[in-house]
Amino acid sequence: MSNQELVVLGRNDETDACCPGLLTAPLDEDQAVELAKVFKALGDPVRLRLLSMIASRAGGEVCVCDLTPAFDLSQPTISHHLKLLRQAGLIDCERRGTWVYYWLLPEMTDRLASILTRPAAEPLPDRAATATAS
Amino acid sequence: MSNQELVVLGRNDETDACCPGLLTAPLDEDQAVELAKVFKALGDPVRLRLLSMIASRAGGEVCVCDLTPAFDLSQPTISHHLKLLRQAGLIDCERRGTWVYYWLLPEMTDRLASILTRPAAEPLPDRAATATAS
DNA sequence: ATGTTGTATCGACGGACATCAATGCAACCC
DNA sequence: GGGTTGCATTGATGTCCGTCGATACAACAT
Repeated sequence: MSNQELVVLGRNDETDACCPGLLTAPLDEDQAVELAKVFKALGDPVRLRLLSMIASRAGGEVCVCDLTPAFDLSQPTISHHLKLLRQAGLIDCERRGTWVYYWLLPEMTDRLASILTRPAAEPLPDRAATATAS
Repeated sequence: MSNQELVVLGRNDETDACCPGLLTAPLDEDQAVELAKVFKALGDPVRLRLLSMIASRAGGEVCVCDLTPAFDLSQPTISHHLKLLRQAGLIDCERRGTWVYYWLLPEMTDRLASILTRPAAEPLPDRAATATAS
């Protein structure tokens, strides 16, 4: 059911370490290709809402039967979007009896957040702070 | 030069406040549409590398003439990608004499990072305690 | 076994997107 | 002025992607 997910998650603590992240050093092409796949998965309103519904669920899991009726889209379309989110490593799922449940993989969102976070204590001598007097 | 950028940046501290963010409450459709535009802009390896090169630049600015030769792509293509990043509110630019300089708008990346950050100290009673269904 | 319900996959179609060559425009230099 | 360089825009083209109906598959009910 799931065998070709992206390998952008931790594990390879050598190629990109844990937190150099996009804003501090020029991304090499391989890293850019992998990262772009994840961001592309987030680049659709339906998938963003799906992810949000899954992530904000109290129990941590959502049944597909609760997701599908929230959209004006066909059931195959929702299934397609869930598949893309899963291939991006953002969620995972499990069949339990008749129903299939999805949950968030917080490792990926954590990784994206840290990638987008600039180093806190940068000297930052440039233009941005030129007008502040206090 | 720049007049139709997205309005996802702060400013409207009422519609979505400052930090509810994607993982805690179901995104409504309008928010999802706006957010998806930004993530879509990040969903391309070339644009990710461009953004990374711009953001990690010491002086805070990069001349287009330094960006274009770093890719095996035509000059119009690079210009096109820079335009998309700018329309997403991730960067801005200014012409200075013969050359055009681009710089990062950290408000947007900061916003994305906070949106992807889950609340640190959530009680997280999760699945074990929710067995009282019917 | 047969039927029913929940979910995934397939094939097709229309629109969106990445890319290019050609061209336009702005700023410099002679 | 005319020529040159840096960058943006235009128009065209091939590919990708979101969507659907039809269908297949899995689990349960009878």
